[in-house]
Amino acid sequence: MTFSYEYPRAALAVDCVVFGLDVTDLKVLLIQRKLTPFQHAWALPGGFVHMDETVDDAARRELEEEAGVKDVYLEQLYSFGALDRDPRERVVTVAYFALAKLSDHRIRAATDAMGVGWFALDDLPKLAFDHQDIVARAVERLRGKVRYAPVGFELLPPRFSLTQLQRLYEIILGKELDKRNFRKKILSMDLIVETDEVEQGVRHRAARLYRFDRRKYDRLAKHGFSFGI
Amino acid sequence: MTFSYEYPRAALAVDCVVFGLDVTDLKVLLIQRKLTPFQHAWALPGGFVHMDETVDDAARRELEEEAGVKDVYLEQLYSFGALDRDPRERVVTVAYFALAKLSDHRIRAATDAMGVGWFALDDLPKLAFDHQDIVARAVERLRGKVRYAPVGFELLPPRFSLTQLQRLYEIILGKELDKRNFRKKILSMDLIVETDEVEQGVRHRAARLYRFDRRKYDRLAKHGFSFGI
DNA sequence: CCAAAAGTGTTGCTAATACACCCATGT
DNA sequence: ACATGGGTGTATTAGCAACACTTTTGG
Repeated sequence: MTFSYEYPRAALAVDCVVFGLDVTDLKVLLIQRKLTPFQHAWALPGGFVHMDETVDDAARRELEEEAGVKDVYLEQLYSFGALDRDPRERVVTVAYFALAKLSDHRIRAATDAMGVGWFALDDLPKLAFDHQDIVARAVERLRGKVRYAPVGFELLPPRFSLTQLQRLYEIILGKELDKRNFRKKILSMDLIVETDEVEQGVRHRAARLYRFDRRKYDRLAKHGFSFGI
Repeated sequence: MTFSYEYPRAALAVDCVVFGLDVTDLKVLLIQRKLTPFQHAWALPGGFVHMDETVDDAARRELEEEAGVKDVYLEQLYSFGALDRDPRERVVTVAYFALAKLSDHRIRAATDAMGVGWFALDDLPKLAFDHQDIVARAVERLRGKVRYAPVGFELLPPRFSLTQLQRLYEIILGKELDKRNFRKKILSMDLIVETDEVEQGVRHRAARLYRFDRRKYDRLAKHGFSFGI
């Protein structure tokens, strides 16, 4: 390993794929670019990493600055280092993967701002740079991850019905699940607990609401328990 | 996203965690540093990314230059972007994860070179930088990955006995497996095929050798087959 | 003939699947 | 009373785990 002060350096950026769950769709948060290149094109929220912040911090900062998104589940996804991914010059980006509760008013507010929007996965506009590839990889990761880690709850409000939870899995996995089997399995894991609340404002029997119990999960995870849908 | 020619930039590096399977141990390839910082300390093979190569290419190049390792299974692992991971200045590294066949003479040759060596995972020396963390994450990934993807074969010679394969899983997963159940399961996947060769030079009944059939795997993988140990 | 590892089936249990009806609520 | 989704149990099947002895080979 040689030291390299004197060599030209690639710029380092972060980009975030934020997923949100609408009633019937999985959506991605995009921003509209003001500047060239790809002026006016839709793109992932992101930007350059500063020298005085970690890469993780840069992702969190950009998410808040550009999209008003805060306090979401965030994990590193993959780094993209092709030569020509930015037409200006060499930019390597560390992509992140985030799960947001659309019910969160802070995020709702941000979506009202011009140049920010939620797009259904199967109805994305053309994206700037290689952001299409980044989204594709994020979707892959999400689909894989929900099967063995309890991250789905990050997309739901704190209190949710079993039907909502089931629909979440159906949307992400892209296939229907059996209601009775789903409930049996989910409840047998002993990770979500009944609350004394029910759905409001529906014109049919109101569903009981549940919440995810992270403590129980952490306890089980320590003993080698594995979550699986 | 703002453009940033004028700002100072972090240096961008790659580091590789190369795993190899000894008879009884999972080993990691390390090199001994010639230069400060961490002079003479053991470290992962790696180095700075050049402007005219992709990050993936940089990993491959460093692996060959520093350790003589070529034609191995290589995938991106994770990027490490803490502020002080390099005492000289800001360096962000993209870590890679590689699986090598120790039976490969090209790699054996490299291990003879001074300053390069294979170390058992539970007997690693103190490592330079945050390389300890990188190795830890690579081990985690390996343990996860062998369970659902047929990457274990990358650690074995092209022809191997079922006992070798079983031992591989036992070593990586850190637990004993039942011989009959293991063989039943592995064979029922129809991914490895019998050859007409047997083990040589053992002083007991010689085991039949098998080989992994990548074609069969690719065909099955397309139809949503999932490998699972 | 002995030591060492190769090779081979069955059984019980647990988990996954498939499947259909009654219930509670709001309009 | 009707429309809408909420909520519940059972039977079948498939996969996983536990378990011990015989065979082959070299020394």
